[in-house]
Amino acid sequence: MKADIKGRAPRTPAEADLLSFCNNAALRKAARGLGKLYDAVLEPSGLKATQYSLLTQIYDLGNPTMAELARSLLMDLSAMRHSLGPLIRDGLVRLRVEARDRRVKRVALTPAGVAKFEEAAQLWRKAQGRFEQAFGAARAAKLRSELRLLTSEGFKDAF
Amino acid sequence: MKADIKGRAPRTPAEADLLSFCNNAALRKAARGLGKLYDAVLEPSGLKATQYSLLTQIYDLGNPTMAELARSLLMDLSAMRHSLGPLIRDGLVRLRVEARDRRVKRVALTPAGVAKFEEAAQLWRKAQGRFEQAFGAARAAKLRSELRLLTSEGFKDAF
DNA sequence: TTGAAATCGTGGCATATGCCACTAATAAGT
DNA sequence: ACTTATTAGTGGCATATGCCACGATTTCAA
Repeated sequence: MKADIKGRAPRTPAEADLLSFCNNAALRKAARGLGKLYDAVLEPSGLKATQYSLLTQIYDLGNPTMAELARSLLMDLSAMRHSLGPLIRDGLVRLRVEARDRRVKRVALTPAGVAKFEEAAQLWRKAQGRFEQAFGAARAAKLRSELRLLTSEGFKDAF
Repeated sequence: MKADIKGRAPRTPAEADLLSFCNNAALRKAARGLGKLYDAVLEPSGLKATQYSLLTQIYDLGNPTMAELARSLLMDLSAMRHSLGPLIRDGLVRLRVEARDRRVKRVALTPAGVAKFEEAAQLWRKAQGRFEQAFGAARAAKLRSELRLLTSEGFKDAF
């Protein structure tokens, strides 16, 4: 465990765990971990949690343009497009050029997409429930609130 | 803005923003957003925040095996190996087979890797400082503490 | 009206991350 | 010692995400 053959001296307790102080690393690590848990619960639907999030946001926004969808997810337009790929390929999502401005494409769920979304939503509720159970509902709400602040324009500007 | 041409009816306030209730989606979104901020600050070093995290953890653990490193980051062994690729290619990290157990490979920073780590650490401190400034130091510590809980074995079991 | 500027989406390339199948090597059990 | 786990890493494939250059369109301005 403490190997360190030919390596640096072992960390002293005081300087131990440098990375645990990094807000960014902590966030990513938590996201990786929680992602796996949600993914496992959603698995029967064949959707990854990220894909479920995409479907949810499309459903929620109604009929967003690609740019609107990307902005709402704080995601790069190109990245979002790439992620949409598998969903389009599998017939869950469809793109339509807007007639009045042919630069624009609107994203919509297909009927199959709506069905898959509703199927996955059941599983999502289960995962979400387990989270609230394990972490505490109020505590979870507080956490989401803090995270929401991190993604706000105001925070970005203050940073 | 409210387009919704041929789309679903607009969300009522009550059901608005479905996704903001998803703990997992909130976490990923925040991670994306914060990642971009840290990345921007680290940019002069040529390292992404994720790569800086990897170097930090290698430095911190001293001379970990690949499996130890992956476990400590709650990361898939294979994923970590892939991420190590660019760092190895750029001569910052090196792998060595362990003589006593030739299945094992130990990960170590090269001298160039140590130098790059120290260079990036300066920038990281700047980013971290900005975060603490914008978010509040105590609040940040609390957030990290909550995130740490999420990544604990106990939470995974309770989930 | 016509050419510059801004907007939207696409494609290519690169890293981040995960899963699975497979090989190598060591540890356990009989 | 042999057979059977178990453990460590590798490689391939797939999705997640981002950046940049580019092409299509629309808007603005001279």
